[in-house]
Amino acid sequence: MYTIGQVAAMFDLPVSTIRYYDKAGLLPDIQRVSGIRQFSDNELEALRVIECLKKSGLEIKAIKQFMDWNQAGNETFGQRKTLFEKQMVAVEAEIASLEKVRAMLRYKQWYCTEAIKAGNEETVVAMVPDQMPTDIKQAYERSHI
Amino acid sequence: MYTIGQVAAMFDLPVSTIRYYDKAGLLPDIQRVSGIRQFSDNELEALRVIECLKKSGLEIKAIKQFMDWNQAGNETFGQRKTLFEKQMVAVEAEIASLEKVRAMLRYKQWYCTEAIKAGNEETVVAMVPDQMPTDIKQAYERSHI
DNA sequence: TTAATACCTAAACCTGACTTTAGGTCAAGG
DNA sequence: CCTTGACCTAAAGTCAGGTTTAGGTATTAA
Repeated sequence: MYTIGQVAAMFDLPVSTIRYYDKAGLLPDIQRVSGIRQFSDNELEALRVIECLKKSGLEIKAIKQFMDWNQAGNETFGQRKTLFEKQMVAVEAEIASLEKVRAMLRYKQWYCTEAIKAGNEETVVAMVPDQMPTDIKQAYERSHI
Repeated sequence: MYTIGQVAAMFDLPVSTIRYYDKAGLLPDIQRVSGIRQFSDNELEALRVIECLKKSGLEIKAIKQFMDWNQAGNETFGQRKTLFEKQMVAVEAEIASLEKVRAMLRYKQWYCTEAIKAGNEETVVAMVPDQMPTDIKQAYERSHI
């Protein structure tokens, strides 16, 4: 059993954020002893799932919905599974999108490096896209389609 | 040359968002003909960079700063390059983080599937972590460290 | 000629996710 | 005893990033 302060340190979250999650219904099973929250393994796993679902793009109220399904028991495993599948698709799309962003940054980095070398931009502009190194050309194409 | 409506369609952005970006100073070179914005290749590339920097985690005012560097000319290629490098690091961290999220979702998906098969949760809980398939065990470990 | 459509501005409004504030309880140490 | 620190609540405040509204101009199609 942990206090809110200990959990805040573990997850590197402000105490106020954890209270906010609790108030939003994201920690439905949490016990209290004379008003003070007692965090068990159950709550630690809940916080892990909250962070995961949040990063996958879900908003707080959708996470609350998920917690309601958790509370409801065996009947809702289908819905929970569907949610995880949906968020999996979202996360893979997000990763793909960030890989495109990475390609653009790679191209832009090269561009700046060349402009610094040349002392001007025109020389570099003249190299785009046919006189670019192969890897940069690929990055350029990935980010400009 | 394109109108704001055409550009909005190209980038799948609301017209109001593009006006908001312009007002924030993110399209410093944009020309107007009797008050109406004229989007050239220059602005299309600016919008591509805006989307890229936004997705990399930069806020609007930092993008505005970047556009100021663009305006300033050759002196600022160093700063721009440094920014691209910083955002590259941020994007790679974000991808790594999303890969962890993906692992958690994978584990949770398996968990729900098994719970549906078994008709109860206890059977599945008893399998964690030693009786899980290898790939799920790996996903579990990636998401629980 | 008038009606629809696309453009424009300034300013108010909205939303989500926190964060801060103000006021209070309780246990331990000096 | 009293002060420090960790906990608590309700409610107000904040911030980014838009979006909506209200009011106006200009061109085109019927």
